[in-house]
Amino acid sequence: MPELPEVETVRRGLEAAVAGRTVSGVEVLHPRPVRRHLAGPDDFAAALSGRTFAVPARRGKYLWLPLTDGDAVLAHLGMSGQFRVEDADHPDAPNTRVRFRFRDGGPELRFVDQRMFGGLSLSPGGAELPDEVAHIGRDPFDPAFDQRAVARAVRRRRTGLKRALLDQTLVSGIGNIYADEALWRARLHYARATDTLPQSAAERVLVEARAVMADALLQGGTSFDALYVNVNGESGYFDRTLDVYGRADEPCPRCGRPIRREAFMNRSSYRCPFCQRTPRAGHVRW
DNA sequence: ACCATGACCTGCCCGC
DNA sequence: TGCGGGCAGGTCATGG
Repeated sequence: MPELPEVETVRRGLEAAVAGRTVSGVEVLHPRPVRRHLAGPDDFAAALSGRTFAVPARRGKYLWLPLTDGDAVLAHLGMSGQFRVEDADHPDAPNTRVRFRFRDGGPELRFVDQRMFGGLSLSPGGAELPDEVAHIGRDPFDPAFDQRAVARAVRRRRTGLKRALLDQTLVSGIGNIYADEALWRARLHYARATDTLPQSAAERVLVEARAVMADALLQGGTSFDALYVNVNGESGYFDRTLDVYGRADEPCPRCGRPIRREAFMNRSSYRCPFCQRTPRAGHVRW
């Protein structure tokens, strides 16, 4: 379950379920999710036996399970990845790809992924911050997140505002849903040119992105269906609280005019045509 | 260097 | 009922 609040919900579930537990065996049921482990599925499985998980960590949408010896299992959920914690006699969910068993004989950890854009790999020395994560920016929940500096970096770009919000190297954790929600809260159009955007507006949309993701986290994240669930298989409830995403033709909660769905960047964008008017020429970048 | 686009996958839903 | 197209919240490699 893709964006920051959903990934953080999973991280918390993993903290409760696997921290301090020692792996007894790993079973790779489909090679694709471990494709980034270049030594191959068998090596991945063998390398993890006997190792102990520490407290799971996250930056943006990347998640990693540090091992007590300083390495880490890096995970990305992609579009449809899930972690599930289930007793061994509990049947596998469809699309179960990797299974971790533990020495204590307690519940298994299963990686489930329908579309397999996500994956797992072993990151040597990655307990603190895996190399594979170093290229992305800090997310808005990071204590070292520098809102003013990120806003300046956004304004140095020559692109549309939503493209910048989705660029994980500038600020991580924001995806299609929360970008639209943040833009609506900040009353900005997705194609607003970043290079003519005032600093105050750039900071405002970052503040709103953080705020909407914090609200979502309180409700266990957003999910529209069974594809996005926490480690117990339960869905979050934030979809009921979304203001614009997925609400084409419904009234804007602020002004009552119908929300519009538009294609942008080969995906859907939702906006209020009144609260988030198309910028005048010279202030738009499609 | 930046920026935009397509590729990578499976499965569901809709209209014909 | 069956089939094709469109759609889905992710990133990454590759062009310009």
